Amino acid sequence: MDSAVGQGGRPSSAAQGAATRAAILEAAAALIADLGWGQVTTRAIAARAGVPHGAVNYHFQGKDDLLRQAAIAGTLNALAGPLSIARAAGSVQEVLDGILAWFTCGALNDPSVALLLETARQSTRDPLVREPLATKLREFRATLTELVRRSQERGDIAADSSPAGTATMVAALLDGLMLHVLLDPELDLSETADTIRSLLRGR
Amino acid sequence: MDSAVGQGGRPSSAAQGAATRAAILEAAAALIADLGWGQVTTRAIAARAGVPHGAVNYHFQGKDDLLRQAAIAGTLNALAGPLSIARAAGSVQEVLDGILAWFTCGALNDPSVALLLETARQSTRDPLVREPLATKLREFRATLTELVRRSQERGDIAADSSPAGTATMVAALLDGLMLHVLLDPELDLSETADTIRSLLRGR
DNA sequence: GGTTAACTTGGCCAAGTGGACAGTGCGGTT
DNA sequence: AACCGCACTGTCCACTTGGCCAAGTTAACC
Repeated sequence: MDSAVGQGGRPSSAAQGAATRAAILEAAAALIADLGWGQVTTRAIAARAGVPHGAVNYHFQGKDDLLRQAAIAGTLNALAGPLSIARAAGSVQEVLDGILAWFTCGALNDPSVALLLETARQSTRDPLVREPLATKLREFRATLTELVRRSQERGDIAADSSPAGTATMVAALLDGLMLHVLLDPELDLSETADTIRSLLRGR
Repeated sequence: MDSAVGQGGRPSSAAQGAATRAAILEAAAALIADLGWGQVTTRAIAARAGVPHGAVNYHFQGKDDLLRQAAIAGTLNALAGPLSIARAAGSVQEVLDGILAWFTCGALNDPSVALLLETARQSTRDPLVREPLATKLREFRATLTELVRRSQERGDIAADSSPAGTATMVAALLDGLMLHVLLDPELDLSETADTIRSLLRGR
């Protein structure tokens, strides 16, 4: 709104709009995580984004539209991390260790987790929110399934269960642990992690 | 508020208060599950409970107080079901089967699940909500731990993992599956259930 | 220079929202 | 019968909220 304008003579006006839009989206996602979906107000979003409250209704069709876009973008972005971990991993154990480490390294305080939960909750009411989220989760499970298959072939984990079933179990397990740690931050996951590793290994 | 009064001459005034109070609490819990914590209004609660909206402020100290009480009571009540399943069960497998059956039997549409999620989310902001919930969850894990220990002694499940770690894993797994089915109602749990049973059995 | 279109800004409004409160009715007590 | 106190009941109020809009600003285009 000040220094970045008029330098190269490029797209001051048009690009400024995109920047404002992005700032509003980011602020909205942060507020959903902070306050909960229903407590977010357009004025609070504007304040957090550092724009006047009229700007919100200029760039978006309404509060619902804005919250939907912000939640979906933020959640997909948050899920991209674990997904890339799963893609890069060579074994199921690596995924488990990676994500468990992420949990104990302060992911609890990460607003991504809160946003994920809020979006999940909202997705039961709004199909427009649920659809992209469910698609991403299926993608995650598919990646995990392929990983399980490879790990089974290599003998890393027990081969007597279906890869898809095992992948769903692992994904649910990780999310469930996230939920439990959120409710009870003092919960120690080390024993549980050992148990999971041991069980997957097939004793 | 009409026919029930003045019949036997018993508890008209005092008991009527308790009934109204209970109706408000129940309506509040239902609305939290339906609309989400932040979207609930005292007027909507009063309408659902069939009382004038002034009654809400008469019986409770304020909206926060009411929502807290309603959410805690409703959630503890919802958790009592699974807990009694776990108490009555003779083995870990029984708990798994019982709760998985409960999932596929329409627990997804059960407002209890929605209320549980809303309360869990709120508990990250309000310690007064988190405390009783965390206590109940610890109780659930403790019951499960004892069950795991007994199942291990009997040889029903692999005995090479700590009972506490296994119990936490099972609890998280169930909650995680609940979350995934909520997001993707078409998700088939049968393969996953087989996988879990197989893994727990120690192959 | 003038025009246009995208963007910004702050004021405004109707529709709630939570809470307060002055009454009202009625059972129980004396 | 007179009284008391509890459980309401409906109204009122200060305030917030989402959304609209009429100006203002800026940069690109003719």
